[in-house]
Amino acid sequence: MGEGEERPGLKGRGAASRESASDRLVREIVRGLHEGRYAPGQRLVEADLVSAFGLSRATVREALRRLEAEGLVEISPHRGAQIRRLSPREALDAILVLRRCIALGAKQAAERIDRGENRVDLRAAWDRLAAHEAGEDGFEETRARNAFYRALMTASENRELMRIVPSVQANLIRRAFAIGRRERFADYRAIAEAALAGDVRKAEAAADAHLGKTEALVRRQLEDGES
Amino acid sequence: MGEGEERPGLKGRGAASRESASDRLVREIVRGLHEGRYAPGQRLVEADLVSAFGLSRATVREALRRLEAEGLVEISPHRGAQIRRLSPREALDAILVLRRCIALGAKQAAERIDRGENRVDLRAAWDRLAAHEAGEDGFEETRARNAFYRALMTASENRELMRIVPSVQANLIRRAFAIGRRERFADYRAIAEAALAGDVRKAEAAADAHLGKTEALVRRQLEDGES
DNA sequence: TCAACATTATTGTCTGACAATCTTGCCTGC
DNA sequence: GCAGGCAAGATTGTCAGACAATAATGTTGA
Repeated sequence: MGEGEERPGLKGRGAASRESASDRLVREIVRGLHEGRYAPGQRLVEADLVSAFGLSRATVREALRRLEAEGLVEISPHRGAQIRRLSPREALDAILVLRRCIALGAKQAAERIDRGENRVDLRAAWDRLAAHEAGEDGFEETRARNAFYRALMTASENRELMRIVPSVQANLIRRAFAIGRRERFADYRAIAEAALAGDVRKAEAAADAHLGKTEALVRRQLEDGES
Repeated sequence: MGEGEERPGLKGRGAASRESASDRLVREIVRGLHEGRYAPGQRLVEADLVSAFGLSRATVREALRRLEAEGLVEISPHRGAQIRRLSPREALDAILVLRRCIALGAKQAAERIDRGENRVDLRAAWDRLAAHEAGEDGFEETRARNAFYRALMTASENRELMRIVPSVQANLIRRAFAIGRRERFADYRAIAEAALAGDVRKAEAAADAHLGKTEALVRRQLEDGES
């Protein structure tokens, strides 16, 4: 546990108490997805996970249910869990949803940027993402991007968005729908700066425009694939 | 489906043959929410549910996790589950999300109305809802309305929407944000007919307009409540 | 070849248990 | 009387092992 020590006493914010076992398993599988250790369609047999992670079946089942709730795996009765596979069309559908949700989130984030730690946290997430502009494509950039969006949704203080956006995003793991690097980062910057400046209209427009580009890209890929 | 004898069922609820025990519990609690048997903030203690429903703790825990995934209850570590309470502002946030998602869903439903059973199913759901136009407000109308929206999302064939919309809607159970009955049903009819006619633009606009009215209503309530 | 049957793999659920953690009320010392 | 702290109780997190129910697979016979 390299993390901070527990401070006994101070009540109120229990803060980051220790991670539960099922949390750990969820995190581990998500990480495995990022790193390509699990392929779409692959079955996740409870007994295997039990022996692989040294947990009880109850814990494993709970983790699987949570992964299902996040949309990462599908569970069918008596047939178990498998990594969800997204058809190109489903990916497009997910992006259509994301586009609207993130635009709304950017708008609300701009409205509420002055509350609490929103500005600080969003700026930190943006800085971390910006650090990847010079780097190369990769999981790390994807993670930083997802974290940036998550910070944006957190700043929106809209709990439904906080719940939904990550779960829709999660499905797009391992799918690279990237427009050009330069354009991409210009878009992120536009979103971040508009939100940080509290410019409601511009934040919403920037987010919508960026996801719109991605949507168009995926749509083209889809048409190419079908012809 | 020669479902001859029911095994010694407890409540003998003519439950669907393929329903798992945790499904039943989830359904039962959702029903309880509809009927006001559970109040927001109320704690759901595992042991109580175990004895009340005659299920094992494992099953109860699974049901609770699923209710959490649907956003109906909140679970905090070592403190258990409680019925989620929505502040007026959270309700508004939920409606903002719903507005965009349902508008998108209506649009896609219109696009894909000719596929499979979409038209038949949507029409059936609309007919059931329309039957409540003459009746009185109540749980049944709410259920029919939710079912109508669900059918709309199903017709959109956008799996993300199918996942998301019901879970956002679910939170608004027991909150009545109804515009006038006549206007309301006129809106539903406009959405249904546009979607059934495959009029993409009109379907999206009708859904957006309807939720826009609800949004305005809730916004007014919110401002009144705060002043 | 194909359909009916037997076998196996896996999940759904139950029982019982114990440790970890939160909550509550009591006690102490000031 | 009251803040702080300790002890008891309540509740959840996790484990182990078991069995029934169902889906997947393999086998046999017409």
